Amino acid sequence: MSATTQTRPPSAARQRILDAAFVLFYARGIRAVGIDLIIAESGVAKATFYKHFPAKDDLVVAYLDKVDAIWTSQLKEAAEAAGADPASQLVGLFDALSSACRRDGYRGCAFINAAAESQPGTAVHDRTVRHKGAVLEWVRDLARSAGAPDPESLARSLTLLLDGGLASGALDASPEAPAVAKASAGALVAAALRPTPPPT
Amino acid sequence: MSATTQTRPPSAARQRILDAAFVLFYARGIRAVGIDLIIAESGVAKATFYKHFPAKDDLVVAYLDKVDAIWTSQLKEAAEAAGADPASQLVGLFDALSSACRRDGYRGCAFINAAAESQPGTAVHDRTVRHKGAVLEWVRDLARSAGAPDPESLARSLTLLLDGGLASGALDASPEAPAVAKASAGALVAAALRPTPPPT
DNA sequence: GACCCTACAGACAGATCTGTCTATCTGCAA
DNA sequence: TTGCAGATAGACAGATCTGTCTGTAGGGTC
Repeated sequence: MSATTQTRPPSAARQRILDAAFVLFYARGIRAVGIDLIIAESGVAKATFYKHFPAKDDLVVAYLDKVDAIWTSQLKEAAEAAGADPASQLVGLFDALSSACRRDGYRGCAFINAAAESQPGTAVHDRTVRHKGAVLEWVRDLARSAGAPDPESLARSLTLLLDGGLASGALDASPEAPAVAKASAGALVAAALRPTPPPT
Repeated sequence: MSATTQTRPPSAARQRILDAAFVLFYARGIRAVGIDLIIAESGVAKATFYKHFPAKDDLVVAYLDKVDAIWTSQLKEAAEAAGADPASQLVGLFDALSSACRRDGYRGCAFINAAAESQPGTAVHDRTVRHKGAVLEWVRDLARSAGAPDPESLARSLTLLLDGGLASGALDASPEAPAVAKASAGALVAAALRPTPPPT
């Protein structure tokens, strides 16, 4: 953690392993992809693999780290593209969902999928929980900036919509789902920011 | 399909297999549970197992059939408990989500989880798609009965919320998520049924 | 009793998966 | 030159998983 600790150049081999895992784990599922396949696909020796990732789960966590970085940045980009108004950003972030669902080979949320294949208490499962918590926190901050009286609830309902879109986008693949999610988000944001909550 | 076709008594052995699979598949995931474990847990001979389920996937589909029957009836019960008004039923069905998330050992939606472990085009994956389609259709009919101008969109946004609650309930396990989902559903139903759609 | 259906018990084959280990090659720096 | 770090290649052990097969036992019915 200091300057004496060599800042290792990320090692081409390690990068190739991670790239192969990124594609294979997402496309086929974690348990369905064996170490041998990753090794073959990345053109790396087995010893090299286990040098960088002492166990398969270490690679899975690294894979989730990578997905987290990419997905988080896409969310933030989509939000910022909606302008400076936090309320608009809360709705605009759903454009990231549309893009994701449109992508070829879309197979749902990598974190929800990983959680489905792991047990609570494991490092992999913990990583998925941490990711969802971070997204929720980010949305909550946006909701607070937008002046929502109850940022927590608004953030939670929006992430619920987002997760629903991510999860079901893999199942029915109907292109209108993300648009409906965005429209619903707009309605929820408007309702939450409306000065007087409607009775009944 | 006729009276001549014997209506087989469901066979105690088959039932035990299915019961064991129901518990094990949901709790640990499909790929993580081997045939040997199911056999041991259900106290059945291997030959008996393969007589009833020629391949593991056949058991997985039967497992999903069972989950479908249970979950569908819970949804309908919750909806009917909200009274005769379709609009109330659209919101009331979210009580099934609360009950599900509260259940011990809750691990998310069995269908989303199964989809995460299967490939598009397989019988297992098709079964999950069929389930989600059936739920969507049921909600759409309710929305139509409630007089929604666009039943399809309302149904989709509600199932998005539902799926989000099911998926993320397994991750953060925060007890307020189902309540937020229900409240959001109420807001969306109210907005959809409001005679004059708000400008802006 | 003879027959048959269902189930039990468990060995077995063949594949696959994780992780270890040995041996070799290459490039760089002292 | 010598030494070392990182990589390659691939055999190997040990576990596990799916599916097949043989053999046996009980419980009905003709």
